[in-house]
Amino acid sequence: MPRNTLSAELIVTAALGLLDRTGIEQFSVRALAKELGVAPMTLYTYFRGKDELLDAVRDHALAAAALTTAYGGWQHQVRTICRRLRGQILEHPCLTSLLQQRPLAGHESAESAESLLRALVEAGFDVENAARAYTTLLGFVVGVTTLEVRLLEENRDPERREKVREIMSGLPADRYPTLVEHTAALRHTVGGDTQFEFGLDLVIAGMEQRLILVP
Amino acid sequence: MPRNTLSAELIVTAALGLLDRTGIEQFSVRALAKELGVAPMTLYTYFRGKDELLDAVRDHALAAAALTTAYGGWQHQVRTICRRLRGQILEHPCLTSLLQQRPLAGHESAESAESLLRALVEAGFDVENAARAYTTLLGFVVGVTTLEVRLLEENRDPERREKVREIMSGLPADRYPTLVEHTAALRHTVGGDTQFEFGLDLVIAGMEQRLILVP
DNA sequence: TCGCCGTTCCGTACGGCGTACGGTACAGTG
DNA sequence: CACTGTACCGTACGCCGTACGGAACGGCGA
Repeated sequence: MPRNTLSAELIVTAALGLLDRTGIEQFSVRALAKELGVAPMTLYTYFRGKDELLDAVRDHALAAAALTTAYGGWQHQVRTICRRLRGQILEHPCLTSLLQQRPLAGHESAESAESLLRALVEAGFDVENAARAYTTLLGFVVGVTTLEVRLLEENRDPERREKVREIMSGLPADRYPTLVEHTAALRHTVGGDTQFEFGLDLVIAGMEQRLILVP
Repeated sequence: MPRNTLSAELIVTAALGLLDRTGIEQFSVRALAKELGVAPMTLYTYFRGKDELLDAVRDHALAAAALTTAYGGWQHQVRTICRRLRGQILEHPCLTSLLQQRPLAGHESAESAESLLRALVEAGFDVENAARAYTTLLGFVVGVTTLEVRLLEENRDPERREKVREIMSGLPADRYPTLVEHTAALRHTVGGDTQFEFGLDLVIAGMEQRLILVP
């Protein structure tokens, strides 16, 4: 058997691909090893355990969202960074699961965090409010994009799709008139760039106003 | 052995408690059965499988966030509903995991969704934009509250806490000046009512402005 | 060249998981 | 009292993560 054909980076890349294809529920060290044509325990030469491997995958996938620089006024910078983060999550849907159980911290996300915070300070937020605005943006981006990814998955699987349609159409119109009326809109407008930009506009407009009111 | 001491509701309640205590990773049908003093397979009399059980838990936990009515102007209504959703997630942290992999749909969340949508329509949004505003709010609330829950967990576990502190203090100050300066603020202000209200203010202020601009 | 050693890879094994299947024993009906 | 449906359970199978000890290879000093 050949030697030294493996590396931590190669394993992480393969894991990222497998995770994106199968979802985190189905992902297993054994499956990854099989994909790499290697015995399961071999992977433990490079990682202490599954958790450490998943952390590495998250870092790897997130690193690609780092910027060289964001240009323009602070609003434009904030938009750019948020769009990049969302783009990376859409490209690697497994990031929704990885981010949600592994608090992002450390080098991999430092580049984005630095840029985003700098833009907010430049906008005029003091230390405390910049941190709050940062958290708000991060929560918004991850939250909305997660909804988006779930909806995409749902629409891909015909069985799940039918099940949801069934539940929706089973709602009593007299009890939930607004909801029933908006069902189609909710299923069609959620997801997509327009939805995301709508929300981003709201948050940034809110920031602008707050900066005027509380200078 | 006694009979008929079990019920779907009892199982769901116990599962919710166990999930909150141990987290979704550690949760297992076998552990739940042990807690209920029953053989694992017994639970399959009430649920088709683990997935169906978890769906029921999500529905149960979410149902408690439903309102009778939200009063006041649309802003106040929106605030009330969002606060309730956040409150319920904080009370049952496992909801972060459950919501993220199981798209919420159906009766359990219909009450909240109806109220929230009605408030948005009342505010003046047309069908399409009400749906977008709804998604924005939902994503924001779930996203930010998830960050909050993770931070709380992290602060509870001394080992994890130390690890994060280590990573943070290891960041080169010349490369990430803004981030390093804000480290303390990020760890202290994230989470808590003030953080949440800050973000909610931003989003709602953004909505108000948009309604003025696009009537 | 040979012997040694660190690294890489693997076979086996253990305990735990979800759950299919085939029971068993009770409650309620006739 | 027999009969039937339901609630419960014991066993077993195929997965999982991974601890452990060993094998094979590359490189290095002698």
